[in-house]
Amino acid sequence: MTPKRKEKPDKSTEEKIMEAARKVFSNKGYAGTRTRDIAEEAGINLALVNYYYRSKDKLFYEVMQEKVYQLFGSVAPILINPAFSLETKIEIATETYIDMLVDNPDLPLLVFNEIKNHPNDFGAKMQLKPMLLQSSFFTQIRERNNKVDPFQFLLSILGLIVFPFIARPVISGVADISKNEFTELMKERKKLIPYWVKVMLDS
Amino acid sequence: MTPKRKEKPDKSTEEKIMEAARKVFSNKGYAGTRTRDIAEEAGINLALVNYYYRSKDKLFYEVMQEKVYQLFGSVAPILINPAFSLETKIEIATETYIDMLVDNPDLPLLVFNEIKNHPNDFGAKMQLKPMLLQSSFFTQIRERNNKVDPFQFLLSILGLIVFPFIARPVISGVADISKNEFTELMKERKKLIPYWVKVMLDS
DNA sequence: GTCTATAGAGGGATAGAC
DNA sequence: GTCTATCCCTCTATAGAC
Repeated sequence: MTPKRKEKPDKSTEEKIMEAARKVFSNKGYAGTRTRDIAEEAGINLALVNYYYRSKDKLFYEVMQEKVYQLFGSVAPILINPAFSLETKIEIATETYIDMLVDNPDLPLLVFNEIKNHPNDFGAKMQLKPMLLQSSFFTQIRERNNKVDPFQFLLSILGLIVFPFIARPVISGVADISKNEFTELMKERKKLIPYWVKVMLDS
Repeated sequence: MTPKRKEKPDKSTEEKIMEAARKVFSNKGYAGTRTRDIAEEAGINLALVNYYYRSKDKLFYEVMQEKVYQLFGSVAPILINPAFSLETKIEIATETYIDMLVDNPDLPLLVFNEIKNHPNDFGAKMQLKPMLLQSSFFTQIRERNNKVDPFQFLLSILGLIVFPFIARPVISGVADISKNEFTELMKERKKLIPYWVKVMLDS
């Protein structure tokens, strides 16, 4: 209760704006967000948004850099790491990804939608195709199943993991499944998906 | 080449606006669309949009009614129909759904995103949960596999089918896969997915 | 750094002529 | 039914006081 001396100051205004921006952009997307919403959410004055981040565009761009990395950067290193066996990769990636998505359920819908709306801004010019084809992940898949294009397995694994989070607004709205029930279902999938992927690979 | 007498007239203005609205809303979403975009796309005057559809909101609502039905209404009847065996259901539903999505690749991202943004407008108050639980689809799944919640299988089947279309902007942008290549991958999935679902069910 | 006030553009909607 | 012109509110961004 007593004020502490020389306590570290409140979060800086800059950081307050950034946090508010993350939240509001995630909820409403770029076009649906007003800088006023961000200022209000941050509890600061509208003019400060432009003082710290020159424009709505620039602020959005910074937020999206983070979000894109969060969505793709957390799993790619696991799949690419040659030290892991294929099964280990799938188990760790599934667990890591679902845990992250339970904490950030709006992330996939935001990122996929905004990449569609601003294809030139976040389409990160990195040529993924050659990297993928040469990755240990694809090599391991080919060794285990040479009948199916490895890219089909990648799409399927991601679909099994990510799709429920994209459909979540429908799942809770239409099938009235509570937030907790949804989380439980997703946790259950951490065991189901690696198992299913194995039988798919061996089929 | 010679003009035909009494040929049926051009599409009505009302229909031209509706078609333009479908296109522009699908591309840019509700918040990103300007009524001016729709008028221009339709090749008509801005004022006519409001003349025929009292407001942007009303026009959007009409478009979304269609889109929601298109996304959910085309497959649900197949899965619920007790006349089909489980395997037949999965085969027909997969084929039907992928064919429809190849023709309407933006549909899932639009619908999931706008339902998230307007949860009270399209959350169609129909209580899906009890309908699902009693459906022949769920019953058949339970008969075949009593170890896993049938809802997990439904989520997985939909994920396998729908996710690639949601990720498509990333797939073409980052992995530079052409439109034709993408379509070919999806056609291949019409055979892969039913097969995979069977081994998942029997695992 | 933070505020108030406002410029200036954009966009939904309508009045009114034809 | 269709057009032009315009109203009017909202929103981004900035000027300028403190």
